[in-house]
Amino acid sequence: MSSEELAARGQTTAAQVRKDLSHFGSFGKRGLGYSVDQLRDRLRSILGLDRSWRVALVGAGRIGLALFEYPAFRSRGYDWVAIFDSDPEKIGQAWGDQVVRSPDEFEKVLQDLDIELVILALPADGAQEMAMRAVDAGVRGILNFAPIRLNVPPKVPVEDVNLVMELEALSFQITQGERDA
Amino acid sequence: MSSEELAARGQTTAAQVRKDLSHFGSFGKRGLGYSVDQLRDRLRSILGLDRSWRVALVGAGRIGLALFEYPAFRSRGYDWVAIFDSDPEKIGQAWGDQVVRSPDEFEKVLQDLDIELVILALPADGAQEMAMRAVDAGVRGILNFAPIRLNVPPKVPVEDVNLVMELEALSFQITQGERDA
DNA sequence: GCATGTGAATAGGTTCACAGCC
DNA sequence: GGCTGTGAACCTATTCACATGC
Repeated sequence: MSSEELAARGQTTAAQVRKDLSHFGSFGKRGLGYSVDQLRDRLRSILGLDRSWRVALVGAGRIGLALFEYPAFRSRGYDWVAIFDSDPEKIGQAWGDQVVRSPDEFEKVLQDLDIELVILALPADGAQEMAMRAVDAGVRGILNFAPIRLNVPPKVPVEDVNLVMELEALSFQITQGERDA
Repeated sequence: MSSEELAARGQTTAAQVRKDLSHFGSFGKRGLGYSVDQLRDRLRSILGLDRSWRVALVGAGRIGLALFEYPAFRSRGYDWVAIFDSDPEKIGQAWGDQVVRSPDEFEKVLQDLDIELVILALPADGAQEMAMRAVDAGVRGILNFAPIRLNVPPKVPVEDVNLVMELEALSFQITQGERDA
């Protein structure tokens, strides 16, 4: 497959595809293009997708539930190995093969189960504390749904999903569009 | 408040704050800084947040439910005015003050209720069709949770939330970090 | 005196275009 | 002949630095 075709599929340009790939090495064959199989394998390895990841869910609310049951996570190698919630009503509940745990056990469980990723799906006021505790317990990355900017050391990557901001970005674009028209 | 202080809060630089704001006008006072109240109001207006938006939810699964019950949406002026799902079991169910509707009524309801934003929280295979139908019915913007790139006319902004990609971005950063170390 | 707003300088990222290899 | 990989050209965004106005 040529960079041209890859670009069409990825909503970008052929030159962009070639530059981006060249950043990680030389994958294609001149005159021929890229082998899809080879390219997939190389990219999976670069992206760290050729292995599974041990994930803890922090916050067993509705967003937590939706994530927990989201089949795409499991199928991509993200394995739930623990769930935490501070609500005494929820602690002890069974979620699939998991049981909701108390935050009291947080550090111990993270370490014992060798958890690498933490997904924070809890209200803003508890998020910073749990982020810090997760970092101190040795977690490698955080996916944050709480609408605050977490303060963590730079060695620990954080990805933010801010649902309100996504809607606000739409509102902005629509409002701007009206201005031009 | 000075651009310096705003920058510290927003994880950016003072020059960046001033440049960004200058793009929309001149809000500050030399020697003094910015009036927080004035700035908030002006920004809310620029971002289109000084009004409410009529939103339809497409897909009454677990992600849809989590969004529907997410209090921050309502409190920011995003009003749910319709819910759609193709599952006959779900059609007719009451969700708060709403009733889950059949996609058969989609266009009619969007138009009758003057719906401006659509949130797609359904599997990838139905998303493109519903996006097109929404656009044809006059929707102004789409928030898309389905893991596909929607093909819609450029006048209709789309924001994508791809949960798997967020996790993959973490995996990548962790894997890269290991390489440096 | 102090902090904005903005040209000028710099850095970063995208596109061009072509030599080199299949 | 066809398509990659990559310097060079270009364009956009960030940072600098200072004249301007409070």
